[in-house]
Amino acid sequence: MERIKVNRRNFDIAATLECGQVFRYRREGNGYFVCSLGRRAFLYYDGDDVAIESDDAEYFANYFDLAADYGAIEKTLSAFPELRSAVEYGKGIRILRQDLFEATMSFIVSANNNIARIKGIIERLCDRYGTDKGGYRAFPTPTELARATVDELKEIGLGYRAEYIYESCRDFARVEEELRHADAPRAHEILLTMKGVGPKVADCIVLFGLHLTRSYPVDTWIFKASSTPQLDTPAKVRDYYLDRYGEYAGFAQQYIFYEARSQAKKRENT
DNA sequence: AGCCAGGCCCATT
DNA sequence: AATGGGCATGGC
Repeated sequence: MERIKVNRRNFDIAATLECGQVFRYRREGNGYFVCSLGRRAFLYYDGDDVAIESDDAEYFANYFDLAADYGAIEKTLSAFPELRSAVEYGKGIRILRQDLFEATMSFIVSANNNIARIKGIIERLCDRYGTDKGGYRAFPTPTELARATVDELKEIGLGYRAEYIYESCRDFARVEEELRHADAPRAHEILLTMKGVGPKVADCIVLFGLHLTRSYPVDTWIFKASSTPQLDTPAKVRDYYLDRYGEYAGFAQQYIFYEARSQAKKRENT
């Protein structure tokens, strides 16, 4: 077992994991378990630090984007008046460097779906098709997932997305290599050729699976938070903010999403 | 009970 | 290129 420690100043564990970018995490005891591909880490606060325990410290140092200076990113974003409150609210969020295949499948599942249910579906995908790592299961590889029939996928709860997963899983090899060398606009364009991937899901895959931050996923929350009489379609919101935030767009979007969704949940509980 | 969820597909225009 | 209806499932 290896342990990394980083100062907690720029790493809020709960915000990072619960901001909707990732689905394979579970709160337990004084921390969180996180799975990525076939690896698992346990995160908790230890004094002024975040401790990350795993059997592959190097992998998770990259996964949690520890080389990046999120203090500087937040400072840059805070120069935009409309972002100040969201950045303050979501301070310590980090954009994870997730696996491309896992992110692709996960965000196809996410379309017109809610996070609680997405988590359950992905967990069942892993339980059923991923290899046993002793105590947890890896996210299935494309080959493993290709063993699933459409009917089995429906049993897991995928509904009409079962066909999308079935096809895109088989289609992944066609696009993988080019995706890994593409810039954000090109990657977005390639992803749109996959079944079940539209503009929003493509942006999520670009951002979370390729870590290309010139990306601006517009879902219902973002649209509700930022549509105006001028910006009256998701495409217009996307274009406007991609231009405005440039390579910081993906970060900006994540803070806005987290704040908008958290506030809505809070209102429900009162 | 009914609305909604990190939207997309496809037919129509 | 743009628009709109239809859509499995289950959380809340």
